[in-house]
Amino acid sequence: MKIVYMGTPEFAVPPLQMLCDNNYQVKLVVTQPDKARDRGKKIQFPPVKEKALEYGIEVLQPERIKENREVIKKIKEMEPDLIVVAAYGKILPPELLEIPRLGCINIHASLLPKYRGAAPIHRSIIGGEEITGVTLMYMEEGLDTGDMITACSTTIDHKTMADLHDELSTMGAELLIKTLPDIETGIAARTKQDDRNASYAPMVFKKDGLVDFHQSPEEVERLIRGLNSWPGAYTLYQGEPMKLWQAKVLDERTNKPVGTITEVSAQGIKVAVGERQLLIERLQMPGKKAMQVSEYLKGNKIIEGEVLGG
RNA sequence: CGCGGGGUGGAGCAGCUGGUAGCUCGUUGGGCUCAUAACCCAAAGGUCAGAGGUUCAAAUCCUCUCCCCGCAA
Repeated sequence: MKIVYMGTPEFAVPPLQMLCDNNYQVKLVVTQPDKARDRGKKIQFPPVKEKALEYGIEVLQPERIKENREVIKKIKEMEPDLIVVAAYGKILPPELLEIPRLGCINIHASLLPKYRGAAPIHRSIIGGEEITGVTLMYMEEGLDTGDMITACSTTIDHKTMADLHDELSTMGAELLIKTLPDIETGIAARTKQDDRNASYAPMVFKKDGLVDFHQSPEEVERLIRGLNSWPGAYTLYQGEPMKLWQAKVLDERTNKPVGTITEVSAQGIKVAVGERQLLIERLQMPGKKAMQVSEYLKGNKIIEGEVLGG
């Protein structure tokens, strides 16, 4: 089976690797252009490109894919049986979707129809979901609205965004390999999404990490967990950004103004959140590495009574 | 050449107006105690990221390299 694979970030690496390792013929990998971002100015290859090069697969990195005659023509000429998409990062034009005889399938990191869109993992944690998962689906023009083939779920518990990302990424890869035979023979299921239960998971930006201590401790803790490891939840301590990497909800009430540091110890920093308190256990100050509060305190001071935020 | 912070005993930091290094925690040994993550005493542990240079003398000044991190994208 000839496959064209489209994906960009780390999440899309395991599925690609699994395809290759299971002897599927991945003829072409389409990914986002190299980004010159990062600190200095170093150009970085998207993770999927790295992996593709490792396997010696041809890589295409079009700036735009819509109305890109050249790319579409190229893919068409390859006559792929299937296009597999995982976090590619751009909407695919209809004419591309029509190319493969078996269609285009997408690996999405949520239990559709919930959390359609760019940041399903972040949003499902922040949203307080108890379970999430990956869904394998046929693609259509709408954003993550296509018919579902199969899905696999897992509990969120106290997992961080990073934990879930890795878990779902692997899960997606396995689900893909397991389901491909059925897709090939045409007996794969095709279930319509119930739009009434749909929700949207918009992209996450750095500024989304600013903590609002007026919320409940649970909500703040979820934000911290949902944005770990990117982009990280943060607040301000004495005017400096303080990233919060781990926290625990305490049931202790307080009438101190929201954001007030009520207690500092090796256990962590207690902060008034809502009408209760949150224990910040792991933090990071500018220029420093993330560390447990107990470690941070060995060489730095956190003053009780100071108010976080600003 | 985007802006900036930083690399000092196991960990987090101070020292950086030049004269071979200090604090907190940890570790090890001992003491105290019914007991302890508490307290007291003692000890071990550092080529001060690396390479050059300036100097009588550099962790401290200059140059280059490597690595970590925040911001901005």
